[in-house]
Amino acid sequence: MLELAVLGLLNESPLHGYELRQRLKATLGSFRAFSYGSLYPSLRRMKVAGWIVEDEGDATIVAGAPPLTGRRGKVVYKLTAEGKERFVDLLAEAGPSAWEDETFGVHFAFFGQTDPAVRVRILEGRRSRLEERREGVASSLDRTRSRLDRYTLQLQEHGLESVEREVRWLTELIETERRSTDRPPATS
Amino acid sequence: MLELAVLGLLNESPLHGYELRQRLKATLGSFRAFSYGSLYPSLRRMKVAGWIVEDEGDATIVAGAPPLTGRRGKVVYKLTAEGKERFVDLLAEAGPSAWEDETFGVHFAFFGQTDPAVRVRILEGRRSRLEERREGVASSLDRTRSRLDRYTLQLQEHGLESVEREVRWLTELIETERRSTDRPPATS
DNA sequence: TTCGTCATGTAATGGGTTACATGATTAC
DNA sequence: GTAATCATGTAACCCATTACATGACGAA
Repeated sequence: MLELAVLGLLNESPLHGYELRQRLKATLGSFRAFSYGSLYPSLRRMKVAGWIVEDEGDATIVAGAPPLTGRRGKVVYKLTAEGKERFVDLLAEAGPSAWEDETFGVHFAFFGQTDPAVRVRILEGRRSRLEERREGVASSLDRTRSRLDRYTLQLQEHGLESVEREVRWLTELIETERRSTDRPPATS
Repeated sequence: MLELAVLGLLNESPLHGYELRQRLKATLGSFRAFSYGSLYPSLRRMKVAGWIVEDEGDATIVAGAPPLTGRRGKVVYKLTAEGKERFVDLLAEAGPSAWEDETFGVHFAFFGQTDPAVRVRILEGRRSRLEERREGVASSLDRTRSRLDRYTLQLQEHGLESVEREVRWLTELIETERRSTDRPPATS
């Protein structure tokens, strides 16, 4: 999750932790926020795994002059070849893990770098996931409507409408995807 | 979270674990689902804390006849006086914890048993929480719109609309609450 | 010189999930 | 008698959060 998001952002440009977190907020918007307490350990793990390295060239030390103390400045990370490979792999897997509530937003955010066929599969997976949920809520609502108090009812109905709204959104996106796949994008 | 939900349901009627989980699904709808792996341990903890007890009277054993083996049947729980007290306390606290994403739905589901003044505070808390988020997303969107690709933009806008929609919903609910508080409910 | 914000990191904790293991009850 | 579903529970793990600790750097 965090891992995919970090790989995705670093794939666009090298960044340091603090910056990464802000980009994360800006990219994922209202969907998810990560704290430093998860970001930094994650970066360490990814570094150990060999997917990212500290980026020299953004000269942390101009000539070794300022900090004789063990260096404490920005640590800019960039993707390694393995990291890019890993990112591509993660983007390519269009399994259920890509359309769950917590993950879908992150996958979607990197659709620009995702294969068109995979995009459609994920959108459809997400949609049928939500349709299942809608059925569950709707039928449970039908069965129990009369016994529910005002507030529980409100909650159910608002939930149902939210799900339906997202289904409509997905349907539009899927149609758009199909149109641009059938006759390839008007790049001519 | 789970705790509040369990107390709330058991406050309505005694239930056993399995039943509890289904009620949880029916009550919280699309907002949250809990697995047995969290439910049963939670029940154990609540029992140890003295908030719930196993309910005899729903005679697990008719006359001690069927299971000489260490008993393995339904375990029906009911609230103790302490449990009710705990529930009332949890319902009364109208702090930030009541209007975060994960918790709000559960609090809302038990609004029928919540003090009207507390209801309004929680609705307002939730609303201003979302308004903050809306501002954050909207301004970040204004600043970065041009640099965002198609998909990131779609995601941001859909997120923004979702937030705005929930704000409108809350505003309606708050108005309804106010109307029925100003001139007390038409129970006459 | 001190305040805000940029910047990195750790430790303790939390609140769940998945997968597994087991057994009772019901319907066919 | 066997499959489905009701029913209870544990162990291992996961993925994050909060709170804390530290320090650099620029602006007032």
